[in-house]
Amino acid sequence: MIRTNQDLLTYISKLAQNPVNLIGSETFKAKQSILEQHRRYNKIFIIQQGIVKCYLSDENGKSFIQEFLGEGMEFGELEVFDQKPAICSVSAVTALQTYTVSHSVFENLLAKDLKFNKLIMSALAAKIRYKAPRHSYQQSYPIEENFLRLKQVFPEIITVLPKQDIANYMGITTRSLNRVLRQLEARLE
Amino acid sequence: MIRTNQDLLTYISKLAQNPVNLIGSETFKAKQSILEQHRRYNKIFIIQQGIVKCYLSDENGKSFIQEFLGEGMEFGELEVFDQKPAICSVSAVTALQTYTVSHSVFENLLAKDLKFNKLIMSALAAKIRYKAPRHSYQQSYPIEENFLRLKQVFPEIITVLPKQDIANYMGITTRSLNRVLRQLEARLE
DNA sequence: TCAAATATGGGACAAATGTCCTTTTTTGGT
DNA sequence: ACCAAAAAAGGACATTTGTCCCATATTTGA
Repeated sequence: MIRTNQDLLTYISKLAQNPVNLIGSETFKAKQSILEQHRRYNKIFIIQQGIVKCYLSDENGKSFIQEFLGEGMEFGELEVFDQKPAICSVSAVTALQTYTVSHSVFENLLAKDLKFNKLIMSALAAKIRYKAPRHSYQQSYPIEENFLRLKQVFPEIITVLPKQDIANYMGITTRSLNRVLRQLEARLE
Repeated sequence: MIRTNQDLLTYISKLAQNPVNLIGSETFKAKQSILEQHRRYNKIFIIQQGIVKCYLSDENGKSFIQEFLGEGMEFGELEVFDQKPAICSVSAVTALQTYTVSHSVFENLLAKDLKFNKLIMSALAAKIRYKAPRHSYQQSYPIEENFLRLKQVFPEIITVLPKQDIANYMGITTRSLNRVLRQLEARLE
């Protein structure tokens, strides 16, 4: 559930060691906002350490968490390929350290560095691959099953993430989440 | 809702004219199955004409349509980047004509042809960009609103697609879809 | 350190959606 | 043209999930 990409992290770390490559870095505190939906930015981020959440909000204030990203995951990259504004807001869940790459440097790397190109291509493919079954499951199964599946891949989820985030990730209300948690507990007695 | 990619279509058509590029082509009848979930394939497809649906099925026979692809859209490409089997089944909705590119030729093009590389990269980015708000909306709004939104971008939907497909795309049952259609009609009198 | 803001927990009820079925209509193949 | 098979329509009921509250913890910042 919290996704990582060790290959990309290793590679970008190596690149960053050589100042000629113009790889920057930034840090953020927990809860700090990094990207806002509908705004334009001119750099992409690759997570060195920490976790962010990517989410969409609508006019009514509802928000839906797309994914949680961990080490080696990149964000802000979609905006390089089409000239459109950001689709997601991104904010730090924990304290965060990132590499940053300006759009122009990023494009240059894609064109000149075939290994880097492949890593990014694979990263995009992995994002697509990941989203497909997730949303499909979530609509097809009851909340309880979805929660159990989640807990299986991420057992500490309840202690690490606020209920509101879990609910937004699952596309439900906190009320419904609580109800299910309660039922599960009751059944264990 | 039925997505297209004119730039990619134009470019692949040009490449296909030169036999040296080893671009193949295949045709399928309506309803014919093209890819099956969990199987491995060694070529990718780019739609020349027609429409396909990409869908996931689960053990219980439920299926969830990810997207409908039209002219210029590619499928089967994810499997090139990670060595995994297909995530989606794909079948023809209408009569279909496609270009086909073997994995090895595809990889070679990506490495040697920067323009092609960019087109594919953008196509992947567009797939991600598209999926994000779709699933978010679908979980956050009532069926009626979702259906109206759908009809707005694709007015002929009811006449072109079977109800079952529409329902699978929306992640609901046909019963629920019918109910909503009925209510909408009633309100128009 | 204390007040204000934020997160959690849950009752009561309403609304949306699914399940199970049966009937009718449409479609495609011989 | 006819029949079997598939698709569409919808009744009756059950279940799930949301909405609206309010009460109680917990965290956080001046």
